Amino acid sequence: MLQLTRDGEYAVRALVYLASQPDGKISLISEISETQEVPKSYLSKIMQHLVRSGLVKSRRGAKGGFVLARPAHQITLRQTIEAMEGPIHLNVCLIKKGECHRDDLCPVHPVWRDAQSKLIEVLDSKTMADLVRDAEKLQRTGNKTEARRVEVK
Amino acid sequence: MLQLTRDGEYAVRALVYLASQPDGKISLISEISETQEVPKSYLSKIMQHLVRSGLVKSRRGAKGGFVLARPAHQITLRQTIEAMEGPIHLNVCLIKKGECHRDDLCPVHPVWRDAQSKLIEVLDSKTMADLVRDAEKLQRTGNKTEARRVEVK
DNA sequence: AGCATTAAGACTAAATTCATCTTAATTGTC
DNA sequence: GACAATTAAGATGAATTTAGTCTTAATGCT
Repeated sequence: MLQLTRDGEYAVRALVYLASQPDGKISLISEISETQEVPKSYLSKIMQHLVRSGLVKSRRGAKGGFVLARPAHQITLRQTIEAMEGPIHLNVCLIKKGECHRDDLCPVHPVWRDAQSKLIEVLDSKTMADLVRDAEKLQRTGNKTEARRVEVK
Repeated sequence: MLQLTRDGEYAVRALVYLASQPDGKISLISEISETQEVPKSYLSKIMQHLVRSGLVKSRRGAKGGFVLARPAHQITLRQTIEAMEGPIHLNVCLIKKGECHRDDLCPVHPVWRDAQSKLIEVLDSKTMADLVRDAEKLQRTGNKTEARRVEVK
């Protein structure tokens, strides 16, 4: 299906949370789980994955926890999603040259390539730092929807 | 996963094939299956689905088969894909207002909305008639890539 | 009547999704 | 050094989706 998995969604939530914390602050699984509404033991596996893919650093033992592995403005939405789901390919024919041997004659292939690059462009253009800033803005305007915000004020 | 299912891919192949046939020509499952490289009995289920969603008309019995239900330029890629997979929602939070109660405070939501509308725009802009024309062009240039075709002509 | 063909849907195997649970390993603190 | 807190690792499992096959019924031509 053309839909993000829970893995991807939860990873984004976790990273946005980490990015919103003061510099150097270590966050716990339970803390992220509660604020971001992600099942705790599921989140644990996701964090593991994010550590292995180099977006997050963990420390074991008492006073352990998780921190971003690099500044929030150097982590994009795309990187986060691909850390969980692997490279984005909107259709199997885009996985690699030759994956689909109808490639050269298939008129649909270029359309998928176009769609995919537009999607990726959007996901590349948002960093965790951007998202934290956006979240703060949303909070200041007090839970109004975008549309209403425009009309009312 | 952010990936088209086989259902969607095969439906597109079938419709492109039907669109490429002379006006009024009735096509058989076996014919579509062989030229488009789709398992025959699987294709049968897909055609059923396309009939029910109104993109294709079928006739039973001897001399029966399938025809487009309307002109090829009135069937878009998006319609074809949504006929098989249902409405496109890149993330569950886009299914409907209120699906995700974090909506108003979630900074990621607008990004998904943006990405989705760009994807849909691409899929809306290609009709089966366009694709048949593109396929003919590809065949004339003898398996060259798009990029090269642009240079040459 | 008989044959060709689609319609409908039951059935299945494999993969993916979305988790939970248990146990081991690690580390700071007392 | 013992202990408590915490993450790491991975086994396990239920539900759903995916991808496909197969069978039987219905239909329409000849």
